[in-house]
Amino acid sequence: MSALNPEQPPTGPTIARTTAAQVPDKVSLDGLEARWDAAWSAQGTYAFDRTRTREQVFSIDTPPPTVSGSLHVGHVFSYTHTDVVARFWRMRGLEVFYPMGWDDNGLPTERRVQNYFGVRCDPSLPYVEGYTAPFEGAAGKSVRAADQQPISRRNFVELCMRLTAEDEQQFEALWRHLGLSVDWSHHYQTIGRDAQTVAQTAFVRNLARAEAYTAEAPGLWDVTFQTAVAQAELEARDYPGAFHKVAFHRPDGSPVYIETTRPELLPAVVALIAHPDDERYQHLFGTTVTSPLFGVEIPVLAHTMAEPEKGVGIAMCCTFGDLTDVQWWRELQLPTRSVLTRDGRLTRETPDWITSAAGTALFIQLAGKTTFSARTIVVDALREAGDLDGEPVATQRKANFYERGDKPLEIVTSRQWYIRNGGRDAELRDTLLARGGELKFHPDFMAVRYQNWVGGLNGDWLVSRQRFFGVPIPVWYPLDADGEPRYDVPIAPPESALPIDPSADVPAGYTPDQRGVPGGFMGDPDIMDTWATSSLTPQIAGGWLADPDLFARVFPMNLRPQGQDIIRTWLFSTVVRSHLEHGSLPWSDAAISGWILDPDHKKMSKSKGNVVTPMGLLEEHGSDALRYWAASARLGTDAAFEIGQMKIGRRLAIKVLNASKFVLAFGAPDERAALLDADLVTVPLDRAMLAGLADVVDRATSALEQYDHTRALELTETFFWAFCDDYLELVKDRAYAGGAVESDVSTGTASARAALGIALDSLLRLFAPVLPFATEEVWSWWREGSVHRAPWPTSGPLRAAARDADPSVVTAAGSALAALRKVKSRAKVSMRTEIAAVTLVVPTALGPGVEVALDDVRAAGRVTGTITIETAEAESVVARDTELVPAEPKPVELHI
RNA sequence: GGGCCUGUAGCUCAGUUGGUCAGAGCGCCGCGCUUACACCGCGGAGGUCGCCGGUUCGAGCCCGGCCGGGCCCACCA
Repeated sequence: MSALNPEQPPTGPTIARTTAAQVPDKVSLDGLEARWDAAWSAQGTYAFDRTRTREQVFSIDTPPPTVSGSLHVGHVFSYTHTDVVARFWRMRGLEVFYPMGWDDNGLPTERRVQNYFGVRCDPSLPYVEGYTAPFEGAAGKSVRAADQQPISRRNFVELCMRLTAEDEQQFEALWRHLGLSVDWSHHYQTIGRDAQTVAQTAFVRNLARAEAYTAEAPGLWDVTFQTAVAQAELEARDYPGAFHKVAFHRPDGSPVYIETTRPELLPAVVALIAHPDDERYQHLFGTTVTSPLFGVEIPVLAHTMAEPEKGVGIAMCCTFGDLTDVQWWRELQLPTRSVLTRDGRLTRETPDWITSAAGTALFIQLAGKTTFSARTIVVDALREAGDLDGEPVATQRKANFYERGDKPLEIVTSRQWYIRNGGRDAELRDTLLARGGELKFHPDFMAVRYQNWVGGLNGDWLVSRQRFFGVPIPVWYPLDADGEPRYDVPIAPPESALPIDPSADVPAGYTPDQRGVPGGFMGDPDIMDTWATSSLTPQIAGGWLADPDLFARVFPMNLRPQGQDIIRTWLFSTVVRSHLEHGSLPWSDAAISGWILDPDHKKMSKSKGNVVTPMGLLEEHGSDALRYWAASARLGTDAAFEIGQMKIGRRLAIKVLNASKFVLAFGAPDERAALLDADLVTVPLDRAMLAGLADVVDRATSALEQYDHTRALELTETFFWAFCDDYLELVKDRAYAGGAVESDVSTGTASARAALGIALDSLLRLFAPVLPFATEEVWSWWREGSVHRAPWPTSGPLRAAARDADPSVVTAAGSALAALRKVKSRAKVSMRTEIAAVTLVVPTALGPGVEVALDDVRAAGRVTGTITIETAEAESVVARDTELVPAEPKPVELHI
């Protein structure tokens, strides 16, 4: 195949002794991040080569982090996963398209700006040139909401832009420090002009194809932010409430009891509803009752959604207390009697369906009250009227909240824009389910979340928001002779005019003075939901409109990395947009990262206040160390925040530096004359080591191809530690023998040196995606260019040098060495202590390996006398009858 | 109520199609300054693989049930 497996150039571990490597006397991780970030930047190491064709490109739809504060270690975690993937495929020879974006539009930024500058947006105000905010920074936080200075939308947006620009600089600095191999010339903002153009163009096309539509309907509404909220942004939370048993009255005065947690909605009641099969209420169906206090006559109806087990089995249907009410209202064609307004208070005017004197008098008390105080008033009145049976019974119920809000959502009728997503159309839903089925999730079980969500949609995608800092809905409405907007014939701008702001720009055929006057026009006042823009990140990043040539080279993209919590939002909405616009998936693969849990196993999030900011960690432990920690966790699995794991990563990175220093002390192999150097590897132990490494290369490569970076790292790391602890020790003497003059050394010495160089070359490449700084540092000691643009290692050249050797020879020799070490450790003597004589009891299977590497075992174990070998059935080598040579007394250093 | 994930040494986790699978690292204990590394090295102790059944010659690994942890959806009378 294939796009992802281009032919590798015939390079590999290559070696020819030349000059000495430029190895520092003292190696260190300190300062590598700043040095290499600058070098990569200057050399364009990660610059995307846009001359490549789609088949030669690996494109990544980067998650744009929300710019409303600071990044935390969870970001470091998941973004490292992506970077490992990017680096792997880059080394595999694909040109990696890896842009970075900032999600800076939307509510989080609005709130941050309000708190930072002590202002709030009032779209009715005019723009002020050269505006200066009353506060800045911490001072703005102390300003009460009521005292925030009202400013125009344009001034507000300017402040948003200013603050996000500052945040984004800090974000970029952090990502650079972490070593993300992003091409920083390709970055975008979701509030940026390009993003607005893309978002509005896509919307206008959705509109033209009737995929977007406007409708007035009851919907979930956040009374704090005073905006409509989409299904995907809901969060069910526990909320205290109370059941109130309330009496309605039949014409003869007899009571019919219902239970409700929302007694303040009694003035909005439109029916009582019970299950059609519920025998208790058969005699009531078709009759009417009157509501207590307000005396409104309402029907008793049957509907299968009523559950006999709940409460007393008969419910009061209000417009609107919950989504079931909406369904009853729609299906039973009930009247609309809304009493809740958009600010969460009861309407100020007494509704016309309340006609009784007592009802009117009571409603005047309720007018303008919040639901909470209205409830108290209604309950007191019910109690007084004798229509409250018993006292309210406290209960803990689930209520829907906007995920960023802190008051339960109400249901308010409003006009909104929707994009069809299968929520009301079985055929489209099945199509989108099938689209999701084409997507390769990593790990694969995450696909279930997509299927569950799409299968459970109960409405189309609500995209309009009554907010300020976002992409405007790009339409106007004609005003009729009465000045009323004609929502059925929205005026869309031509694509060439985009982006537009309908509150400032004027539609074709109108003049500015016709705004807001009968026969004129009005702009849609709303903005698009954040997801309506970020669902287009592949198009924004890939240059869909601005750079079609680029777009053709990167789209559909290869990879969407993201968190599991936004499969229902970001992932799904992106699939929807791509399906509607391009008839394809936006990417072939989705890599889903888990969460970071704090040491108490709680999800780490800003709202919980348990976040750890990354820069301090990066500076203390080093970027490679944090990357190691992140790369140690599998995709889709939550991971603990563990300092210990970072320390291990740091140790590994330092080990890479030191082991490399050792290997390169024997001369700097260069990339020429590969065959010649491979031929130098003649000693069985050396060949066995390379054979083992070849296996590691194959398995690690396969793991990375399957998005299993954890296994690749583990395989490489395990090999590397054995390489350091056993192989290096075994060949150390042989490698040192004969001095530095290359031509004079024995074949054994030449073999060790060649094998060490070959192994180091492959090991550095294997580690490069996870430890970009340490590996690049070493690479710079002996090679031209960047390790991150070097080809990914292949096993072929290693096997050629290994000549079919058996990797277990290294294991056998290592086991023999361990046995000798154990003797010394037990005797509490230095590892340098010489052994005059020893018998090694060797497992049958390891016998040949020990025999063939005996000289190296002898040297590494400091055995000066005879080694007797016996075979036995066992798992590892055991040393016995050992004669240790007593150490000579240490010379005492005299300090004068 | 439906669904997904998960429960292996004190801690964090590997254990790929059931047959040396009882592992690694950290931590802990002991030892050692060995011309790559004391930001190090060497050695050691530690677990009836959540529980109960079943399939099998054989099960952390497969099946059923139970218990515990996490998450998503539904449930707002």
